[in-house]
Amino acid sequence: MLEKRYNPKEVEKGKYELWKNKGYFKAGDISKKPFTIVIPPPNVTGKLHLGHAWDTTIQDIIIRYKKMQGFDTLYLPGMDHAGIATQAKVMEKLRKNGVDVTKISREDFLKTAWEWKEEYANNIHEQWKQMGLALDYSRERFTLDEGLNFAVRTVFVDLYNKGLIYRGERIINWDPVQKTALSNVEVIHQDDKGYMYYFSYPIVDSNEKLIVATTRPETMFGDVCVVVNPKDRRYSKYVGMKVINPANGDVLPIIADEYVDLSFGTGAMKCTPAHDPNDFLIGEKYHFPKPIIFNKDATMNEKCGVYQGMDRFECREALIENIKKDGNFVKMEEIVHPVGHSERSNAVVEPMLSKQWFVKMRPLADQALSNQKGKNKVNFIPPRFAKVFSQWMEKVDDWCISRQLWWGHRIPAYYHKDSGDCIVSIEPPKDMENYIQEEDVLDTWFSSALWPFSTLGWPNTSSEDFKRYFPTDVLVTGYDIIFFWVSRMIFQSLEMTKSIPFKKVVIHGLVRDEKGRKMSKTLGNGVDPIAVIDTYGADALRYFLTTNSTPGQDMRYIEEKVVSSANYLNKIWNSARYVLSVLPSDFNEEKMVCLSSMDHWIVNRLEETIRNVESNMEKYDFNAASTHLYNFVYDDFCSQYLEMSKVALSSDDERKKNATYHVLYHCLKNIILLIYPYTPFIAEELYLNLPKHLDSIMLESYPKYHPQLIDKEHDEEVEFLFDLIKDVRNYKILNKLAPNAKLELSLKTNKTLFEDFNVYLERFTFSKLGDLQNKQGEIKNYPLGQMTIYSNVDSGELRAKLEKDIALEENEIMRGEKMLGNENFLAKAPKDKVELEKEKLAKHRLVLEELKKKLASL
RNA sequence: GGAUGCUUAGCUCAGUUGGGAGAGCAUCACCCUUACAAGGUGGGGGUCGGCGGUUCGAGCCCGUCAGCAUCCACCA
Repeated sequence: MLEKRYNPKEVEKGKYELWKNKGYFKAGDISKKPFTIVIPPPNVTGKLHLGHAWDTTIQDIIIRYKKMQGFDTLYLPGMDHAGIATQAKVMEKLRKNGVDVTKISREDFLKTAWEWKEEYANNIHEQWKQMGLALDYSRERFTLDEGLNFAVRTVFVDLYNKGLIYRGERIINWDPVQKTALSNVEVIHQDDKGYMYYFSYPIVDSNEKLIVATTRPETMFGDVCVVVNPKDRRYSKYVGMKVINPANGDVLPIIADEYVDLSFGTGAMKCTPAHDPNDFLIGEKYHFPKPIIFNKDATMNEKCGVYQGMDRFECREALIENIKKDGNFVKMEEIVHPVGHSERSNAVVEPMLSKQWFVKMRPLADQALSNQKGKNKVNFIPPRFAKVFSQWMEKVDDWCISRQLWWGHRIPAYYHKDSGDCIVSIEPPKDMENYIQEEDVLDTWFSSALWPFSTLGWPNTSSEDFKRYFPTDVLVTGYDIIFFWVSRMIFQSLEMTKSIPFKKVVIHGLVRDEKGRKMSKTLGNGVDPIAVIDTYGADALRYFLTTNSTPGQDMRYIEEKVVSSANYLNKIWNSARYVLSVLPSDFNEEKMVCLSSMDHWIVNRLEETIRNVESNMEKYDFNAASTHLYNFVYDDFCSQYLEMSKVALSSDDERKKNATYHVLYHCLKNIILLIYPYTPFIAEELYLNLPKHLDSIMLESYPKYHPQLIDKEHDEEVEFLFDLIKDVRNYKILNKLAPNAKLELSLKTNKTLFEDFNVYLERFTFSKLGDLQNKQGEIKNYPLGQMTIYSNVDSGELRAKLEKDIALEENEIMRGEKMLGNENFLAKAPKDKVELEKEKLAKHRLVLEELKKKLASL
């Protein structure tokens, strides 16, 4: 017997272990068609947040749904080593433990990092368990494990040999806190307040000056020239002359290049080739040297004279003061301009010339773009995200993949100790004693990019898993990592496996707080999914997360909605409790026979619901799918059929009762099965309480639409009955009568109503049917007939009510007449529509007549 | 400077080929009716951001304007 109230803690207890131990999460039934989702591997840096909960719940719903549809589903788990983020956290931990991290060896650091990984992996496993994810743990992977490392080396060497990976000196984004290079997507541009400084540069052999503007005066130590536009009449006379750099007295040539924008700043631009990407190009073009002026921590280096050792921003201030003293300061203006920050450390990123490893993107991007135009493209859901992807691919720069870190895949390049020659190979050279391996590791996303195939055994293309489960079917992820991850998986997969990595990408948004703000540590507005589960249960959280937004749209976390999700589950719980309590102890599920009109009606509604749920599940529109089920559960099943069933069950007719048992059971079972992918715990609990069941709901099939079960012959009469009941209830409330007040009714209809129609009507209106021809009453009209409610309400109120109804009817008639009086409408609208409007108009006219008669008789 | 999304009830949001706008929460009235008071029954509340267009008919399609949000972008 079920408890009176749904208790998620009790319901969820032990179920996950059971599923897992029984092997229900394991893929490998080769008699079925495979269906694969790989989890986006979470970072081993901390706890999972609501965004993960949302993401994985969508995946789990799809997996559980597909499994019930008879697929051999593989939901592959794994985690990401998250290079920079994890290294920072491990370093911090070491520092807290009193370790001098500047002296620690690579090996010692890595040992601590692996311990960290174990600890956090455990946390994540616990969270996956609480969320109820149907993950096949026998196939779990880690981006830094042996097999994935082999895949990474294989890809690296292959791309290198094809000329798609190269080592070169270019301007990269330098994070002076983490002391590593970053890729472009790891730099966040935000609008910061700053200043535009104007300095005068004295012209050599002249009394004139050139005024140059800059936002970063400290880079003046790296300047090699001043550039003006050749079309700029203000400055053309100076081209070829020289100026004095007010920062250090260097003599710099004035050159002309089209790049300079006449209208920006003063039209004269200082050029720092080692610390600005555009200046770098000019430096290359005119063969200037490219002096680097920063140390790795963004302090000033030996090229900066007295400023050596100063932090870049201190140097800026000091330098400005000195320029002021020298009389070369012109002015400064406050401006707001985009400044690059490191995604991880938030430090202001310094563009810096550096020797790094790069992936040559153009050929790979073009391949991905042309693939999107073909038949085997990756389908984005919603489709607009395909555009986001292709626009990025169209203008992507080369990808800087080397990182000056320890935690990651070490680049498989080896330098000869004497000659310096570089060998790139999967395995180290045989005479390794003569070589030194590249110190740098790869960008974390380099290994993540291989995830859909490296986890399935690639590069061993004859691996059973790779052959069977690749390409994967669906990838679910947030729009915020399309560039980081989705796009890179696509081009790497196309290049390495000659196939797309997944057929579909289901994109969702971000979870925000109730005010619509992004959840962040600094705001302290993050919500811990485990805390939510603790209070409301995993099912309520899962249901909330997947039924409160449209695909691709952001969502707000609103606790009341989690509460109402839990209330909905309680509703289902209680409806189950009712059904199970009325079923006879020897109930045995058989074919539904001898159905009453009422029984047919609910079965019809259920079939429609199944059809709608199915079609929306196929579109990954979980909000729409669940809304259909919700309406069925509340309005059709609980509010109507379940109440009505009490009539049949209280009769003496065994045939009627038996039909009702079967229909109740049929509906309940289908509700449980339909909602199961969303809320597996409660569904399993209720399922196991059914009189007849398999060992687990996970072994069941998902309900299918069976049009042959539909019989709508008496649906209209059933709806008629509901209308009558509703109107009597409404009448009582309007007339301040108690809900159970006894009234007398009469009913006129020219249709033979289904058996027990009057019994239902009397019972649910607490009223008595009779012939009230000689009494005064309120008349109500319906398509199938007319009801009169005997009334002793005073005539004033009745008159007001009638007048209101008349106004409403007149309004309807006006609308109809206007529409039908429009010749264009008659000519162009579909015939059905015109007929419908004609019928409606006739009906309203009839009703109006009745109402007027009634009013006159008062 | 490009691109995208959003603007619908007091709040948070749905609205699937264009044919009289819905949910949750809130609110009002009545009810502890034997599945559920974290409930039930019934009600109130919306010129669907503004303007213009297409159409017999527009929340939905087109144009335009405004506001909000996000992403991309090297303007010193």
